Amino acid sequence: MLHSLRQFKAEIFQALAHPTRVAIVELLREGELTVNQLCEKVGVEQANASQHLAILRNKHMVVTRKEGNQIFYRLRDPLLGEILDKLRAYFFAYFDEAMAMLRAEQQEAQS
Amino acid sequence: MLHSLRQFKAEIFQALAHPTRVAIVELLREGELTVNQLCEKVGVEQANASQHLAILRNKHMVVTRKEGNQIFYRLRDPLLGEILDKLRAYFFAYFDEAMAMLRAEQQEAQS
DNA sequence: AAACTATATTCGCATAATCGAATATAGCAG
DNA sequence: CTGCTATATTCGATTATGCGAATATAGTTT
Repeated sequence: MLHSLRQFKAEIFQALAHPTRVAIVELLREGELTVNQLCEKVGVEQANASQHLAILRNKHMVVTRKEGNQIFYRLRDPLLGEILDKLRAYFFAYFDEAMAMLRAEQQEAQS
Repeated sequence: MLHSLRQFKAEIFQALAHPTRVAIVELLREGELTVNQLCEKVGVEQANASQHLAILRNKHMVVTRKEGNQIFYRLRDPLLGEILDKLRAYFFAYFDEAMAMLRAEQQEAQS
């Protein structure tokens, strides 16, 4: 049970462990969107968005509704969005350090 | 800014995206622990624990205190633990489905 | 200094994640 | 049925992650 819970948490975190998927979840907090709308707003190729959506879908973090030939995505539970708020607060609580961290990683990514 | 924030969130999630690291964070909510204590409680090799701790340390999610020849780890901010509570609630809100998800993944991992 | 304990780092390998390109499916319009 | 649009899946190459084993560092004890 304990292990299942930890495994579950880790998998949800893994699903959120990409800026594109964070963006998708953020956008879906406002209401449902089609794949195309998500592509535009996030600024990513259709195929790529679809792959990221598949990851969120497989974890049941988003649910879909089909209307005509398009598919609307929405967040399964607002709780998932609230987690982002927590991290937002955390980010600003340690703002300078957090920014420094991101810059440092960019540095070493280039070198 | 928006992108930095998303990048930051994704990196924190990535750092939490492993059951061992989830376990470490859970344990540190209760107070500081040495590496050895963490190894025992989590049930993992010393070198492995050290690698996971390095990941949390690099993201400044844990901080350390040296005393003699041992090092105590503690959580940087209780907010990180609260995120786990959110996911705990989420897990139980969809318990049957969540368990089914874990089982399904175990299946396909073996086959 | 030598031996011992606690912790960290490096290395090599196996597995998984990401992306763009190409292809597939499904609904709709003519 | 044909073509068109929306979405999903597969493929192949590249990069990242996780592990155990070995090695390194730092503090402690003798």
